[in-house]
Amino acid sequence: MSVTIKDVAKRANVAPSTVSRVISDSPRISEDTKKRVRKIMDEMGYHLNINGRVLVRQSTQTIGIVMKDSATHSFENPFFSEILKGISESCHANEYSLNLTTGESEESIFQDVIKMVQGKRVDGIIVLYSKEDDKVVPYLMEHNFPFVVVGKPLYGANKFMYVDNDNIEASRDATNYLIDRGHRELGFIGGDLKFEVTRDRLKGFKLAAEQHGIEVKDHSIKSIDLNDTVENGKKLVKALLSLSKPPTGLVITDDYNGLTVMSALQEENIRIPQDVSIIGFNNTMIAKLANPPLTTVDTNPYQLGFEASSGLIDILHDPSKVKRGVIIPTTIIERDSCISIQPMIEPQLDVN
Amino acid sequence: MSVTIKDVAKRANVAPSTVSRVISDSPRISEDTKKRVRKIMDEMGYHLNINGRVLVRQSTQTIGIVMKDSATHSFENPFFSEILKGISESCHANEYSLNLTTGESEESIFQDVIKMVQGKRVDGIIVLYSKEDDKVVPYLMEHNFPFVVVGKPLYGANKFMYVDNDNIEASRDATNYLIDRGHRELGFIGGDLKFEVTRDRLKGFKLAAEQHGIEVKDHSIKSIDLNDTVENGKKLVKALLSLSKPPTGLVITDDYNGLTVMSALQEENIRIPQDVSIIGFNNTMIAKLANPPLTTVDTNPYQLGFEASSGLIDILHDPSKVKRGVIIPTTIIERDSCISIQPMIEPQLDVN
DNA sequence: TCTTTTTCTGAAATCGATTTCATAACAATT
DNA sequence: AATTGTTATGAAATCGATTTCAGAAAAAGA
Repeated sequence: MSVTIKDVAKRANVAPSTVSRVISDSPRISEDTKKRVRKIMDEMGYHLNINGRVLVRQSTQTIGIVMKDSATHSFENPFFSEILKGISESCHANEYSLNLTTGESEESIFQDVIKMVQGKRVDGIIVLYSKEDDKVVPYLMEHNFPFVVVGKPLYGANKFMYVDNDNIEASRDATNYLIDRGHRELGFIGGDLKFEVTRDRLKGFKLAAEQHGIEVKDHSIKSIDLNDTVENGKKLVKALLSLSKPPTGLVITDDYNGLTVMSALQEENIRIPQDVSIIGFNNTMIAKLANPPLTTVDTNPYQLGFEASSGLIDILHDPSKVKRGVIIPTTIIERDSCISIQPMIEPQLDVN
Repeated sequence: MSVTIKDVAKRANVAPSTVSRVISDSPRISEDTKKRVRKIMDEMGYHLNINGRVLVRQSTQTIGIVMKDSATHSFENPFFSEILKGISESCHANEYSLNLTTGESEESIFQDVIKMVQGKRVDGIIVLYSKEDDKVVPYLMEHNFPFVVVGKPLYGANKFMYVDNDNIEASRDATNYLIDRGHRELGFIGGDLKFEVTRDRLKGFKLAAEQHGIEVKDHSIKSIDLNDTVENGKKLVKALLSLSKPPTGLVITDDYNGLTVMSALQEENIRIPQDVSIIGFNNTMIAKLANPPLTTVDTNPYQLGFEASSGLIDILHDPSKVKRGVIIPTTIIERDSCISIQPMIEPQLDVN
């Protein structure tokens, strides 16, 4: 058995309460006593058992993380790793621990969340996605459990905190980046449309096209199924290439998908950027290391995570302080996957 | 306040102990009572508070994970994500939770470990590396705390469980792969030599070279500092190219470093595989998505994680069952970053 | 010197479960 | 009918801390 507060108390000839107060450095204990007790704690090799404290304080000082497909798929994408990095760093600074859901299916993740909440395993939760028909957020709201979403709230926008990019704008910028470089045949490749990010980025894409009078046909809007990216990437690329006017510019909502598509294109001997320009999202390390290096929208995933975590911790410390939404700015990082082209000259009637 | 076991007990007209027994489905409670109590638990919305249980059971059902540079750098590398995936899945199957260290420096990670152990926050620990001068493993041994190392033990090999590849063999295979394809000028690029993986892989590399009578000069053995990979990659590549006989085949101990080197080489207009063949390690998704796709040694990181976690959980369930070491097999995954070359013909005296 | 205030510490209750030990009620055995 | 054995449940202690409330001792004020 390890040394407890009582053992220390006995040896120091004080009450357990005194030892407890020494631990939390209460001003109500004299310096003399503190010194004496601390010395004995050292001698006896005393260490606080966190579980005792948790029980009475009703606070675990840990934050739960909910990933979309949890470990199974999320970890594949460096974007999530970056977010986790941000969260981890903020947690560390505030002396919080991290607890990950380990479920694989949507349902088992939901069960993990219930356990976290009802079992009082964590003080608050960060949800790393925003998705249609998702049960997690409604559940957390219903139970009035502190949480922060990384992504755009689908409803109850003013009822909880979220951290997000302005994805519509970001995607519009990305699309304009291609348009400005002469591209008129545009394609959009996104993830599952159930996720709000994908929708927003599609919106931005369409918006930009519209404003420039560019028609975007439905068949140049594709989505990649993350469960089987490589195969899907190939199929999708073939479909895109078989169009009468294949796109010369591709907006792809994630670097990881970007690489998948690049590799499928290259297999078809399509050169990047000479034949097709590509712009990705997130600016993860894979964008930097790709060949050619990928031009991408930096969404600052680290920052997203950091703000989410800090925001949640703020809320935990003072529940009245509810920050509604934090928008992290985005910037386009120019690398080598985009090229300027001569736009096809539209046949024009002589006006004069 | 939430519903406790006492509330349920009162309402059901039984003792708290009975409710507790119903929760753990003890055979000592009659089916009738069980049914009745369960119904009331449902009605009242009772949920087990894990913290109460933790305190008396002295077991948290959670596993702590120690990463080498913790979140800050480890997450950058998909290799760790893969391991985490394996761990996560095994934990889920066994109803364990995961707790990550959040420290950034070696020292603060060590502090995290102390907190985990002494604060009894976790039941066991998985250390994701094996490193010279590391304080974590000795600490865990000294305190007789259950743990598993992913990597090769530096000492006390028979005293704790570890999961590893046979890195010497794996690296020898990789090197032979190049040698078999005619490469005679070989280079080795590894991470920090303080890590046992790097050393082993270097050993294997040297072994293979030796056996084929290939001389390996010290200046074609390099290491990449993970803190600043891109810049270091460039420097290192320049140094390698300026050798009188620059290597035609490169063994690189990690896909991530492999990509870094590839991108530096390509910047110098060195073609892969035509000018330089590269073989990496780990077979993470970035190897698959690289351009050209990277030939690599599959170390089965998922498996490494899964076995580590399952092994630890075994030990937790039955401390006498100490599996010493688990070696996960490796295989070379052939892709497009290696090519056969005509070895330079050594000037030979006519023997006849 | 006596009262009041302040400073420091202790006793005991509490957090929410588990578990040991005891016992009532009933069945089985002789 | 008396004894033994089962079965089902309860009372109370316990895990390791925190915290409220109270009280002793010392300092300050009258």
